[in-house]
Amino acid sequence: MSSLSDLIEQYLREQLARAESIEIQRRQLARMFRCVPSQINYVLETRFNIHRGYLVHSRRGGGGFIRITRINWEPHPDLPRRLEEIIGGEFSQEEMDGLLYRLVEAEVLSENEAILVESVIQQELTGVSGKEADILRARLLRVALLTLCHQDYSD
Amino acid sequence: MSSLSDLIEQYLREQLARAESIEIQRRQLARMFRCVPSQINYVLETRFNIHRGYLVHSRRGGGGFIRITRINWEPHPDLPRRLEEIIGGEFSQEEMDGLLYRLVEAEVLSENEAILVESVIQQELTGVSGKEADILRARLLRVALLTLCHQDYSD
DNA sequence: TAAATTAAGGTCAGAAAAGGTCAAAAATGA
DNA sequence: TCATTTTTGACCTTTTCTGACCTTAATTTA
Repeated sequence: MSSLSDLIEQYLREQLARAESIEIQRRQLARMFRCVPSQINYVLETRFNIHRGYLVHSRRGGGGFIRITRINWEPHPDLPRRLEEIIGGEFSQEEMDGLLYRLVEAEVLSENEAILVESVIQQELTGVSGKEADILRARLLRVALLTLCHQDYSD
Repeated sequence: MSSLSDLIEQYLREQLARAESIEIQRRQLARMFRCVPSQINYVLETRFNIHRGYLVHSRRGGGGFIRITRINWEPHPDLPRRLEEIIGGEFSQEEMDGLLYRLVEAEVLSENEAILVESVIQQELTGVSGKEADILRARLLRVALLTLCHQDYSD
């Protein structure tokens, strides 16, 4: 139990409990835990990804940093993970209709939002068909739903 | 955060918050921040370019100056259509950063929304590069922004 | 007035300072 | 055992910063 990754995760969570967003320096954090810098990336990838409700943003070069932002997914905490599981790499028109219907039923989306997502994606898919369309649809739907489901309570 | 470039950017933005256009002297600004003059050019190129909504005009020789002008985002009645025009068929990472920056400036998006959009799209683009990435980025960004922008009109 | 001088700003390549990627090795646990 | 997770390190990319050298415009001087 409690590998180094767990300890780093715990440390970052403590920081994030006090602020919605924190900024770290990869090198410095790595020194602090006496590990190689890429270990920090591993922790970020496995513990602070979008499924778990975190956004990671970074900048290289002098004055570089890594910013971790906690997202408020309050109403449906595991929605992002489930969406990715459900949508996967390809998604047909019928599957999308079914999913949007269910999301409206579950009151995750309003009917207007579902209609909007449908029409915007439809528009974007004009001229594309077959497997290519299914791949593109999966990507577009993921982006649309993740964007919509972000409850922005801040500011 | 806060590299020297960030500090210079911050200083100039404060000036530009009070006036639509400002004039600076490269040498004097460089002395003020204890850096080499070309550092000022770097800040102008990376932070005050056209994508971010600024125009830079300069004159050499005695009495030379650099003028930075903020281009105001006209509150266009039909933002969605406008976005489609701006984004077009391909959109680079740099262009996206600039557009998101401007949308936050114009208070069309909150900072969190911009971070979310960028992060989700970045996630979706892993493994894709070059022209293919620019095409896909344009599509994803359109869907994300149109989805967000229409949200206000529903219910 | 033409040339020389001075006073700006511009360009570009390279060094420095971050963070990123990926695959292999090591550890873990079912 | 053997599949999964963690850890490591070699190598890569991006961003910032610096300095040498270039161009342009105004001013001074012959």
